Amino acid sequence: MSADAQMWTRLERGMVSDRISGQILEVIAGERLRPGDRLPPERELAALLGVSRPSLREALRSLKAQGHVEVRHGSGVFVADPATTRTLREAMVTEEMSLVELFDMREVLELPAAGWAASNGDKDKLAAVLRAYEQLDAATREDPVDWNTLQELDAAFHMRIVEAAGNRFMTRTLTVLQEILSRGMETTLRVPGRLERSRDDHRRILDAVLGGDPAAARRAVKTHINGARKAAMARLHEDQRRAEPEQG
Amino acid sequence: MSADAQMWTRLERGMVSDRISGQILEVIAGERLRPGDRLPPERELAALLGVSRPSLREALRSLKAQGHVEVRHGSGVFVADPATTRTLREAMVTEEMSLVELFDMREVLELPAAGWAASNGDKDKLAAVLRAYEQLDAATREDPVDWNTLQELDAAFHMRIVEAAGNRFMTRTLTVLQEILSRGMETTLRVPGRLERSRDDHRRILDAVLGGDPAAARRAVKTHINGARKAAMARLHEDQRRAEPEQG
DNA sequence: ACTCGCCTTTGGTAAGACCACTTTACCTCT
DNA sequence: AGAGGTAAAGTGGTCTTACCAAAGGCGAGT
Repeated sequence: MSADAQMWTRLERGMVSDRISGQILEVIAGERLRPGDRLPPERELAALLGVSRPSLREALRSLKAQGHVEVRHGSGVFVADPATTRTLREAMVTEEMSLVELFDMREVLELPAAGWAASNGDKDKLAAVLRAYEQLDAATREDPVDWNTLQELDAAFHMRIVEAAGNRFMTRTLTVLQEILSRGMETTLRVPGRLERSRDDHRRILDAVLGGDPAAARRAVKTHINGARKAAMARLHEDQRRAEPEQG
Repeated sequence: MSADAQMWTRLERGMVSDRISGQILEVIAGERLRPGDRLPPERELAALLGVSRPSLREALRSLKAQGHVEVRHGSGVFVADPATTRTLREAMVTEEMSLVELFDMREVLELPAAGWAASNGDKDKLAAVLRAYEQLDAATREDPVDWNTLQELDAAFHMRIVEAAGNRFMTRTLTVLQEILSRGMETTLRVPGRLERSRDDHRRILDAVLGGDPAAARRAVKTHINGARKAAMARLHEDQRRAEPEQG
């Protein structure tokens, strides 16, 4: 074993501990370890990779500093929770978050965003909001409705408002949220009556934001999100009913 | 300990190698080492800090992963080019705007979070909130106040409340936000009078959350965040004044 | 004066031992 | 039978020692 290690050192010019970092990540991927799962003990892992424990520990330090793993004294080494890393597999979290939680967050975030946009939005940003609205509205009236495009334009309209709010952290957060929602489910605009309701909502939101009325903007957004929430729930229940009969 | 070193070493406690990371940065600051300068040899540094070489090397790995130092085989350890580190430092001192944005987001997020925790928090989560409070309160009354620990416990208390709110997206978002805030600036609890105000705020928040009063919880959190915001602004302006004369 | 090569310095790795914290299982006491 | 404490096993944390590998300096040879 010592000979093997020496050979590696000779062939690989770089530092072994750097190579190990990568190999540990490979182990995580290979074993399908999810955030929170425990890695093999240090001694075992060192033997598995054919390196000494100090070297392995240096690699673990590096991974820890990069937020990939979490080390708990007396307990073990764990794949870090993506809440703190977010470099590792973002997709996993998405499916675990319930629709209720996501819509709650939409409300928490988009209400103040609309309010800020109405009160502080600068001219250029508000112009972008208007353009987005016009595109969305036009797409709504197409005859064979393209649902994918519609969903994109819908999301774009909301994002333009958020951007007009002028808070970069808000923008970033809602971008992620929108992404999760759109990835997690199809558009809810197909729910009967939803398309028309949504169109009216968007109009009210636009007027309030461009008119510089924060309170009205918040009200309009709240109405809109609650409508979308109900539609999403309706679709979800429908899906579940369709899936139910297949249970033994 | 210099302000720079403190900024990096926060959150690191318990493990010797983490403590060492901070001490190494202290050495860099104390010796007025500039980017490109060489640190003392590993053996010497280990002896200086009273630790073994493996432990020292683990600390160096961590610093290397964070881009603070550069290690050259056979040559030495060097202070890294600040290309990667400068961004954080700038983000801290400049851009008052971003600080405003971050505190706005804290308010947007933590108010509903506290409300949800008060109305929906389950028993275990609320117990965790209480434990976090007790630790924080105890640390507040230590005689030689450990500011790093205090900030950690402060952040932990807030996070326990957020977790009690039971919204995973909220938890994740606030984790990131806390991280940015704590990395970007030192604790503001050192601002005169802030420590006592903060202690009272936390007590009110705790009572409201455990008492199941969402409205009171939101009010208490709002008061607290606005106090923290003012303290942060005060510190920021102070830093800028201090940094000004050193130009030239 | 230049060049080659050895020796010193400095980082890189290994092995083994022991310490400190966590968890679990078991045992005792109630 | 349940609750509590306690001991043991498992796992990370650290130290010591020794040796390997790369870089750089310095002297000997040309």
